[in-house]
Amino acid sequence: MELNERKLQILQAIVADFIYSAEPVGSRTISKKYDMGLSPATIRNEMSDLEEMGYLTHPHTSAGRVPSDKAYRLYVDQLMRASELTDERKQAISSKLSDTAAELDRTIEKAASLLSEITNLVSFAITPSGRESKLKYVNLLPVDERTIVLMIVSEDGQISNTPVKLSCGYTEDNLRLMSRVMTHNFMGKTVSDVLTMDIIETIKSDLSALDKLTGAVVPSFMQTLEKMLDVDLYMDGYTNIFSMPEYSDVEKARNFLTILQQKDHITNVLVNRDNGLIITIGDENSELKDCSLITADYRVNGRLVGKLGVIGPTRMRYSEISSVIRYMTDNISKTFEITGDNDE
Amino acid sequence: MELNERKLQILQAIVADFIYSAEPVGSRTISKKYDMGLSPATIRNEMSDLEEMGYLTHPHTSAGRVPSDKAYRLYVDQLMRASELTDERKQAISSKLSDTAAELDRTIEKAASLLSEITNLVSFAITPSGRESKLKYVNLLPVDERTIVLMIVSEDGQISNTPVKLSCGYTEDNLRLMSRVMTHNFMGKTVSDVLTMDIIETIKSDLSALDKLTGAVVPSFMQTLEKMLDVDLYMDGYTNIFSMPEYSDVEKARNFLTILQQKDHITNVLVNRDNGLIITIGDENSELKDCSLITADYRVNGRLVGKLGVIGPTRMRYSEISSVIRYMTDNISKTFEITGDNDE
DNA sequence: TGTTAGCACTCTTTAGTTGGGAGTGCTAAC
DNA sequence: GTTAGCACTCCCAACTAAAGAGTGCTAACA
Repeated sequence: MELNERKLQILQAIVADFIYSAEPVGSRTISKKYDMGLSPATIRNEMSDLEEMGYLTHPHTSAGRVPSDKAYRLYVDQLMRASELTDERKQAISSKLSDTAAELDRTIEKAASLLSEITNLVSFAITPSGRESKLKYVNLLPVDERTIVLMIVSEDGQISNTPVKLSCGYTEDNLRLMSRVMTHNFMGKTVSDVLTMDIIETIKSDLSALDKLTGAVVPSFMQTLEKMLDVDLYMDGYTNIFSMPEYSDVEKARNFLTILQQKDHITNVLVNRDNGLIITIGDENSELKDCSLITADYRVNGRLVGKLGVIGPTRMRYSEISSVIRYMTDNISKTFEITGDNDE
Repeated sequence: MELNERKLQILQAIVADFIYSAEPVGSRTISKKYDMGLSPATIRNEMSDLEEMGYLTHPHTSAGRVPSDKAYRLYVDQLMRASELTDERKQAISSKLSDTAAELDRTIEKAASLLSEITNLVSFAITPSGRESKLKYVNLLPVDERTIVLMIVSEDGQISNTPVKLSCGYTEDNLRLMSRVMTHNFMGKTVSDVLTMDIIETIKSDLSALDKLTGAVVPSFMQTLEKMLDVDLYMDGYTNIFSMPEYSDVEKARNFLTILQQKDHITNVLVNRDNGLIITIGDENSELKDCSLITADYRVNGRLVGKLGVIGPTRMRYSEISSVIRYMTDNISKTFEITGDNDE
């Protein structure tokens, strides 16, 4: 059977109506609301065809039609019109996101919060992983008799600091020497590369005199690098699910929230997701089969990539929400654009 | 009317039964389950008295009795027996909380998670505020041409670092001078004291040559100090509310979760709460009138105080939960006891 | 041949009804 | 002071009935 123009029109109308109303759509509704000069009976025939083709389903005999995942996919790929944000909305987003220009974490947290507020869905965002950051230098600094600070600076401008408790004393000369040796050995390498090296072996010959110091510093060094690999997850808008008819059943709400609580899982899903504006619908998600996800990536320092997105029932305002997310990630990327004074 | 021994016994039985069953308790139930040699009719008379005295209420004529806030207060203060943790439980708690000995944040997060798992309630924890920490010294460190790091070390061992982007250049001598001046002026003062000072005025005369650098560093200095005042809030076990009959109604669940989402509010409540093991019941909470809170404080470095606790319906297992919380906070305090090498 | 009106049929939803059960409060007897 | 007995209240779950929405099919129409 062929998916002709008229079928497409009807399908579009059904999807649009269902996204809006969350109620199964009947033939009469389409005939009246979307003036295409066809009687309910004709539309019924077409609907029957569309159902046979897998685009619609039927909760029960005498209910209207509901779009399938396949229909949403078609809708997203071909039927929906890109939605343009109003100027007020753009302004509101820009002003909120550039408020705290300096701090990435705060900005991302705010972006997630704003996104859930605008979309009435559950939003989330992850910060970039430092996996591909190249080390610029390592510095050890004295704090007090038994404490030093390990500072790692990467080429893309990330600075990370860790206090290290020592069981032995040290001299400032020792620290300087060790800083130089570590910088020399690891400069220009990525965090994940360094972590796969045998760090102690690498610097041992240069630091044979400083066994104890090395023993204390290297574990902290590795821990700090590992932390640089981590991404932070922010989520917001949990309670929005209570306004969605899909989750009016307590059991369903519970299940959904239980999944969202598994932060490691969610983080994983996001990290492994492609870059760009990605929409996955229902079954296309390995888990979360009743949900759709829309995500987009943002860039920091020209390269490090984090993600921002929403999760909700397959019935969501794909067009509008995509626009909002894209606008927000563009905004963030611009805010954290490389500031020009960085060499490499 | 007098609250004699028998009335107390009956009240205790009712509270205990209701905490367990969440169903209004009838006279027959008490008479049968709690063998005190009294007929249902007698118990009914006593119940009627207890209701008159404000310890019980009646959802409707032909339902059993439900304890009032006043009854819970009496129960907590006089009637409940301290509950002793089993050795396995103690062991489980100890091992989980000392796993990550070094990192306070991680430990607190884990404590919150464990607490909600054990109690089946919503748990929360806050990290200590640095409000009363005394500054030990301030250090400015070079990173690259336009970036330095501001390091603040406090007497109780907190180290905080902030990168500062400069619009002007600097020399290492400048940094050293400024570090010395700031250390000299602020050493021994608490974070909140320093924040009330006119910082620029204080150091101006000593640094008249370094106007530009001062202008860049001082705002960061203040921001960092302000961040040291902040406390982090961890919450866990949201989804537990779905197993509580009190929140089987979606609307109630939504309200509760909405309140819990207001992290600033919750943080405030916790910060302003007395130290020690504190139980507040229903109306005793300014907001959250249908809930009870149990919290206890833990100590870090002998002084800095954070809090750990649960929130749930007034019907909760006060005795057992108090014991768990107390055991956990004791454990944390012990883990983060001052390690001895700290002078002051 | 595509479109449409008509109609029987299905299924859900809501309101109304009913009977049983749990528990109280009162009275009167022990 | 305690208790048995009993009428009464109120909730709750199950059932019933009616209304409404929507389909699928048939037959007629352009």
